[in-house]
Amino acid sequence: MVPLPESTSARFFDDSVNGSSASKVPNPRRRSERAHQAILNAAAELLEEVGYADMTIQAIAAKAGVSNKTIYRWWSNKAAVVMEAFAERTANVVAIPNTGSLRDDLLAFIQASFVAHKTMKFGSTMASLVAAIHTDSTLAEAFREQFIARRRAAVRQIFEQAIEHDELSALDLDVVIDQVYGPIFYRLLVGHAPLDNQFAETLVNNLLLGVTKSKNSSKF
Amino acid sequence: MVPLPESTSARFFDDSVNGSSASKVPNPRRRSERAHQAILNAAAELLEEVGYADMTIQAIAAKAGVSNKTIYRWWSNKAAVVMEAFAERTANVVAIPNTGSLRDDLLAFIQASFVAHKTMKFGSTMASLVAAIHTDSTLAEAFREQFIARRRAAVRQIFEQAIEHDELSALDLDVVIDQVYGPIFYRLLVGHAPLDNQFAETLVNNLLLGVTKSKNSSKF
Amino acid sequence: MVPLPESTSARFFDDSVNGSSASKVPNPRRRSERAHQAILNAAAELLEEVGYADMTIQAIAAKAGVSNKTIYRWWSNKAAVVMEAFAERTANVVAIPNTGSLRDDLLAFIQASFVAHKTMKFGSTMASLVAAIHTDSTLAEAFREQFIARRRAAVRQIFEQAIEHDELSALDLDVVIDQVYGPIFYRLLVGHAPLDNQFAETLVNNLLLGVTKSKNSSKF
Amino acid sequence: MVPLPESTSARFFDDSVNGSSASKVPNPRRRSERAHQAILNAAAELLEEVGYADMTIQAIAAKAGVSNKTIYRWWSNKAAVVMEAFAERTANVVAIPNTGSLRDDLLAFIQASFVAHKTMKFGSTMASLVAAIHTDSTLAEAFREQFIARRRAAVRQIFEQAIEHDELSALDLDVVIDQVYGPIFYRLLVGHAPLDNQFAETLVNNLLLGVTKSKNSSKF
DNA sequence: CAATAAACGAGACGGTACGTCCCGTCTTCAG
DNA sequence: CTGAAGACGGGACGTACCGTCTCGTTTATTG
Repeated sequence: MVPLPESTSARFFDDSVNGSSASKVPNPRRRSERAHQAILNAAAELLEEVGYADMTIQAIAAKAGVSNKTIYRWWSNKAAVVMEAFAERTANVVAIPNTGSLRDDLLAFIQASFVAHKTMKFGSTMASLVAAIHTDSTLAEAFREQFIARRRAAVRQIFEQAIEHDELSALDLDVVIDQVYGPIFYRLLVGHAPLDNQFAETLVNNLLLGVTKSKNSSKF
Repeated sequence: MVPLPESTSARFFDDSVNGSSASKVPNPRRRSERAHQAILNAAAELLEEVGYADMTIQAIAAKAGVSNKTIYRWWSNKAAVVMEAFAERTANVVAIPNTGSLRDDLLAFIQASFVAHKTMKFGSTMASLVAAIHTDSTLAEAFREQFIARRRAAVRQIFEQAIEHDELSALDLDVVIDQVYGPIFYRLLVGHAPLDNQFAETLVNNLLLGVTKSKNSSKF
Repeated sequence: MVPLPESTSARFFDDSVNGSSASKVPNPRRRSERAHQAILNAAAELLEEVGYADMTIQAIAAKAGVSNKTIYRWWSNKAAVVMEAFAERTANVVAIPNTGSLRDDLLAFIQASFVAHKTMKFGSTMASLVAAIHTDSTLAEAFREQFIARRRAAVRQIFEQAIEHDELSALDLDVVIDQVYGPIFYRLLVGHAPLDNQFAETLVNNLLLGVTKSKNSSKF
Repeated sequence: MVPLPESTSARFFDDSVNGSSASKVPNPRRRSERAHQAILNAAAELLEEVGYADMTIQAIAAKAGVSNKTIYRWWSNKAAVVMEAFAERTANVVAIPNTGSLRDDLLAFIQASFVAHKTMKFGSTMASLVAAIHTDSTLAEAFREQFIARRRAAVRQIFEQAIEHDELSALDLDVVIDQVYGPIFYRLLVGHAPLDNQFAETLVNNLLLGVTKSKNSSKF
C-alpha cells in the first residue's frame, strides 16, 4: 500500500515540498475493492498502451469506469497509482537461485531480471517513477520499499548464501549490492548500451575478481 | 546544440515518437544571442528555484523577457532547454588527475564528482532528464552525448593512463565504466544511501580488487 | 409540505422537466421530526450566512447532523428545502389592518411588508427561488401557494374590506393585486431603486387615483 | 459590453462578494472577434435548446469551437455571457409608438413587448439573470444598464410625449414606470397568470385612471 | 544606405488535463 | 432494521500550461 509507509529512516535527498494533506482522510474500511482493482488494472494497461508520460489520471478513471475523484481520494498523484500497479505486477517474478556457486547464482539472477525488464515499458516507467520520487517524499519512501529494498534483499540473500558456504568472507554488502544493481540501472535508464548476456557475465566477473586481477582471468 | 545531432548510432530503447519538425527551420545566423543566453540563464535559475517539475516554458519565457515563441523556435520542449542550460553549467567541472596510481586517480575523480553534484538540484534534474529521454529520441541522443559520453570519456582516460603505466592489462572498459558510474548514478537517483567518501572508497576497492579478493579465488 | 401538492391548476410557463420521483415514496408517518426541524434550521441559518447560491445540500446535511440521504428522502432539491424553511420563517409576519380607509390600510400593509424584507436575504432568496421554479414544476406549484397566493390573499382582503365599506366599487382584483405587488417585486428583485416610504406612498396614490388624475391630487 | 460599465450610481442591495480580479487583464485590442461572436451565438442557441439552468460554460465553449479559457478570459461567469448574448438579441425589438394618445401608445407598446417575450425562454432567462445579479455586482450593474434602463427609457419617452401633448401634467415618472413594468415582470417571473391582451388593457386603464375612479374620490 | 525579410516581444488562441466540488445514489456499520 | 456516515460514478468547475498563431516592432543582412 502506497499511502501507509511506517518506516521513516533517513534519506538522502530533500523531499521538502509535499506538505498539505490536512484534508479529510477517507476511511479505508469502506474502500471499494472493485474500484481499487479496476484502477490498478487500467493503469497497468495504459502503461503498456501509451506509456507513463502520455497517461493521464482522467484516462485511468475513464478506463476503470471510475470517477476521477475516487482516484484522488486514495492516491496523491499519477506516480503513486502507477507505482502501486507497477509494483504489484513486477514483484517476485525472479526466483533466487542457490546452486552453491556465487558466480552462477548471481549470473542466473541477473539474466532472469533482464527478462523481466521486457514488460510494462520497464525502463521508461522506472525512469518516470525515479523522477517522481524527487518531488514527493511519500512516494519516494514507498518506491524504495516496494522496489529497491525488495530487489536488494534478493541480491543480499545470494551473497549471504555464499558467505554461509564459505565461498566469501563477510563484507559490507550494501556497497556490493549497489555494484550489482548500479550498472544495470544505469544501462536501463540511460540506454547507452544493452542489457545482454555478455554484459551480465563481464559485470559478474569484474565484480567478483576485480578489474586489476582480471589480467589473470583469461580462462573466463 | 541540442537540436542538431548528427550521430545516429544504434540505441537500446525505442524512441519512435518524435516525428514532426517538418515546419520551417529558422536561420541560425539571425539568432539573437541575447535571447539565447537569457533563456538559458532563466532556465538555470528556475531549476535552482523551483526544480525541473515545477518549471514551465511560459515561466522561462517570462523570466527571460522573451516570447514563448522564441523558445519553441529553437528548442523542441522543456527538457531540451533544460538540458542545454544544465550541460553548459555542469560541464568540465572536474579535472582528470594523473598521479600514477589508478586507485588514487579514480578515488579523487569520484570524490570531486560528488562535490559537483551539489549544484542545480543535480540528482533531481538528472532524474527528470533521464525520464524525458525515454519519450524524445532527439533529446536522448543529445543527452548521451552531452552528459554521458563526456563523463565516460573522463573515466576511460583514467583507466587508459593506468594501462599505459602497466598498472593494468587491457580489458573491456565499457563495462568497467558502467561499474564506476552505475553505482553512483543509482545512489544519486534512488537516494537510498549517500554519496560520501566511504562509499567512494569501498566502491573503488571492490572494483579494483574484486569482492572475493581475500579468499583463494583460484576455484573461479 | 412541498412534495405533496394536490392542486394542478393551469399555469403559464411550461414546467416540463421535473420527471423523476417514481422512486419509492417514504412513509411520512415514520419521519423523524427531529431531523426535519434540524434540516430546516440549518437551511435557514445557511441562508443568512452564505446566501442561497453558496449553499449546498451537503452543507445543510453536515450542519443539521443528518445524512444527505435523509434530505433527499424528503425533498427533491435544494430549492425545495429552502422554500420550506423560508416559507416557515416569513409567513404571516404582517397583520392585515382595517382602519376603514383603503389608502391607510394599503399603505400600512406595504410599509410593514418592507420591514419584513430585511430578513434572510429576502430579495436574493426570492430571486433564487423564482429562478428555480422555472425548472421545477412541483416547486413552482408550492412556491405559488406558499408565498404568492398567501400574500395576494392579504391584499385582496384589504380591497374587499374597502368594497364592503363602499369605498370602492367591485372590480377585477387580480390585476389590481398585480399592481400592488408587481412594482414592489420589481424593485426588490432588480434593485434599481429602494423600497422606502416615499415609494410606498406614491405607489398607493397613483394606484388609487390614476396618473392622469393626479394633476388634481396636489394635496397628497 | 458587459465588462465596462461606467456608471456607478448607488444601488439598493449589497453586492459585496465579487472582490478580487487583480489577475491580469487581457488586452481588448487583440480580442478575436470571431471567437467573441461564436461564443454569443452558441450561448443564444443553448439558451433556446436547454435553457439557462442546464447550460454550462463547457458546453458553450464546445459549441462555439473555443477553449473554455477564452470564455473565462472575457467574462466572469455564465451569467455574464448569457447576459451579453441575451441583451444583444432582445435589444430594441419594440418600437416606441407616438399616436398622440397616451393610452393607445402605452397599450401598443406593452402588447408588442409581450410578443417579444416569446423568444429565448424570456421569462426563465430573465429569472436566472435576476438571481445572478444578487451575487455579482458587476453583472448587476450591467444588467440594470442593458435591460432595465433601456426599457424604462422607452416607457419614459411615451409618458414624456404625453406631457408634451399636455395630456398629462409632469409627475415623478420613476414610480410610474415601476407601475408599468412591475406587474408585467411579476407575472413573467412568477407565472401565476398570463401576459395577455386583457391584462394589458386592464393594467393600462387602472394605471391611468386609478382604481377608485368611478367613485367620488374627493375624500382621499 | 535604404529595403526587406526574418527574428523578435507580446500575448490571444484551441486544446486538454488538472485537481476540486457538488450532485444524487448506493453501501456499510453501529445502535 | 433504521439512519448516520460517507464512498461512489458522474460531470462541471475554473486554472494552468501546452504549442500554434497572429500581430506590430526591431534588427541585421543584402542589393
